[in-house]
Amino acid sequence: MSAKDRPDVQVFTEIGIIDQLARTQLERVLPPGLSEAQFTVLNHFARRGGMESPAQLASAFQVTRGAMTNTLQRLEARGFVTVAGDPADGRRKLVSITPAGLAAHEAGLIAMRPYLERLRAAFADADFAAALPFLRALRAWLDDNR
Amino acid sequence: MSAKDRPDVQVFTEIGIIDQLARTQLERVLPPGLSEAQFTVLNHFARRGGMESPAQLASAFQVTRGAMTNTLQRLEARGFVTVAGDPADGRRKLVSITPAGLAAHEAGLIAMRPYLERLRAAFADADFAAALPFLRALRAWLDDNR
DNA sequence: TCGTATTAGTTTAATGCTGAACTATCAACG
DNA sequence: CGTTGATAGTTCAGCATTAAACTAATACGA
Repeated sequence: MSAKDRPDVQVFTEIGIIDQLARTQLERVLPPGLSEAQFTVLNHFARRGGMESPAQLASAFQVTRGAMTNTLQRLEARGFVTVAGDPADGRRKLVSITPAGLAAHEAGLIAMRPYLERLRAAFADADFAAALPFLRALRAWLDDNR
Repeated sequence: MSAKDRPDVQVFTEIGIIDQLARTQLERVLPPGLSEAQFTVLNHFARRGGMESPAQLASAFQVTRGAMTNTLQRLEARGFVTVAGDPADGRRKLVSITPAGLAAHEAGLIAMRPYLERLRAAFADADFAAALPFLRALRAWLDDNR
């Protein structure tokens, strides 16, 4: 808040608020019932395709396996992903996206397009690109130091 | 995730993960039962002093009044803040920190000091300061466009 | 003065996340 | 083999957050 805060504290404050505002806004334009967490998983499969285990997904998104179990169960209940046991390893499961999941992803992309375009009118790609190296370094440090 | 993402999407991805990692780590070093949300409110009063209404606090931290009600009820239950009706306006309440709240805040500061020092050894103040203008602009835009 | 609109705060239902406990399966080694 | 330890996934309790419905009190205009 106050200008008296040290720069690092201010950075984390801004990041926390940005994250909250962005997630809320995204979920507001997304099709009802499709959360940001769920959309993110669909987005992952929509561009990558193939199959991945819940643990791989949890690691990719930096959430606990419990959180990923929750998200995948909701996606599976809606028929957006299929979850099957891995024949090669009885402990593992393999997740893949369904046609309905691809359609939901596409609907999400379309729904968020107008907002994204307003954002891109307000900031240049170069602005975002310029901020990325520091954010990546900070994320990597936090990831290593936990 | 993938390098194919546009810079803006990558920025929001990094911000989301940074926020999650930072909050989790902070709550890990904070005294048990003291959440990041609660500590933030204590921090606000510890440096500003005085009294503020729940709505003012909710606005300052960009959360809904419902969220602030929740946080304040927990803080009051622990005796860290007092909440009294505003004599001048029957709708309002006025929140202030207690000596126990100041002590809890101080304990939190001490608990997070080692981690913060490691962070400050890894990044210069100037690195954070350089990232701030863009983050502030992004936050302001999100705030205005919701 | 009265009726309406605004503002403050609470409550509830839903989702997300962590961390810890617990089950099941695989791997390695004596 | 069989024991021991690592890995995958689930479940549960606890806290955070939003959105929406609801109560109470103030402000304001006709």
